[in-house]
Amino acid sequence: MAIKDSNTEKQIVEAARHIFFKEGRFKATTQEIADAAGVTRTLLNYYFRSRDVLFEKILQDARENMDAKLKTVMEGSSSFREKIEYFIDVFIEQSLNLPYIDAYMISRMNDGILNPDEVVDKLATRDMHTKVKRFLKEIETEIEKGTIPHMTPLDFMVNLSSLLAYPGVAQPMFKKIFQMSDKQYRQFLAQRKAAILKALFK
Amino acid sequence: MAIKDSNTEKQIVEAARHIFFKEGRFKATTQEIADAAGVTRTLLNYYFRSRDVLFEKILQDARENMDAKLKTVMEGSSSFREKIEYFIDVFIEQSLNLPYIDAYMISRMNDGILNPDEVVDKLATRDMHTKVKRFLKEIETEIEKGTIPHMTPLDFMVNLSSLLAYPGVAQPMFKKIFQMSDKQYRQFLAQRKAAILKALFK
DNA sequence: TTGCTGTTTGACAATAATGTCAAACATTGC
DNA sequence: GCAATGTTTGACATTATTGTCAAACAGCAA
Repeated sequence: MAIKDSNTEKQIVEAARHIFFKEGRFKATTQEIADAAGVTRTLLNYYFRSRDVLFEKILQDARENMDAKLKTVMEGSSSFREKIEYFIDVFIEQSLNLPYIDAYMISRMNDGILNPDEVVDKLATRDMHTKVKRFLKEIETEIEKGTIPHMTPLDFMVNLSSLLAYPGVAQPMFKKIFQMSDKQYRQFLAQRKAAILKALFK
Repeated sequence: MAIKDSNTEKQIVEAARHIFFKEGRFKATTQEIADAAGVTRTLLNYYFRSRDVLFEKILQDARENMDAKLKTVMEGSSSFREKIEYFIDVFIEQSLNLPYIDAYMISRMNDGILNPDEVVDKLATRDMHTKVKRFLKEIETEIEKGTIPHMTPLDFMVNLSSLLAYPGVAQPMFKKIFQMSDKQYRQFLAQRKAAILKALFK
């Protein structure tokens, strides 16, 4: 059999990942992706059945990558605060590396192309619900201990998510409002950890 | 001349507003909008030149509405904390009334249909930049006073925006994760004010 | 060389959505 | 009634994009 000597497939994946999740151009056509990869459009259909399948692959890769990073520490025996700090670190890193992943999920959920169930299934691990419940319990304990302000565990979790995700999601807007360059905004994101912690803990 | 006795135009606007910003189905076709309004598709083009123009109108209405509400108090002489509280109130009300407006801006920014400049121009008032600067100054004063945690004014502003906008933007996701009905989520949003304040102030 | 398998190409078909247009219709003023 | 103006309709043209397919091509094995 003829060996696949050229790395066409990888070139396509890389180009797509870059365009979609680094540049945030979700509407990019298969033609644009093919051009960026330096191949003909038909090859996208040859290696992946459709545009959607290509997406799936990239998305799954990103999710698995993040999952792996989080799993180790989240289930470890470190303190609540340590866990949150690590969580923030991982999330900020993701925001810097693939800034538009979250924005994509949001967009697609609202487009109706993916319904929320599918989105959640895609970005969540199987046993998400039990994990969420366990996490909410932990938060409750912390509130009793007095390390975080008194509020419902749900509010705390939503606050945490918001503080982490929105600066990435609304990146283009903030850049314009604050008249920041790409580089400046990345620096801004990179230093947010302290401000996030101050918003979360007493 | 024949008087426009039927309110076709209004019906279209209402249907579009509902589908786009209450249901969040941004991809809805002109046909769907026409159906919802109970008119033929061609009438969308008759009353508004194109689908985009229709969007513009609705978006502008929403913006002007919110602007009006904010302007009065923001420029008044109330305290910083009072201003923020009012800001939160208005924003939450908007989240309940037209929950998908922000998600739309985000989506469209990233779709590349609107570039960030246009988006910001659309949702911002003319003199936004001076207002932003004035607001950042106010934040700085508050930090010196010690009413809010020590961080850059930018961080504070981004925290504020995130805590307000993200729960609306990511609404479909949160509903699924927390297994909440529409009504339950609305109730959750309605009670968030205290939790937001606790995250912002010392 | 010949044949096999995987790869690449260009042309084509299918689909989905938007916007246009001429003609039909309705309402009002005269 | 009948012009005149605004409204509504259905058919059509246009455009953009995706996916398919048969044929050409390249490398390896016998």
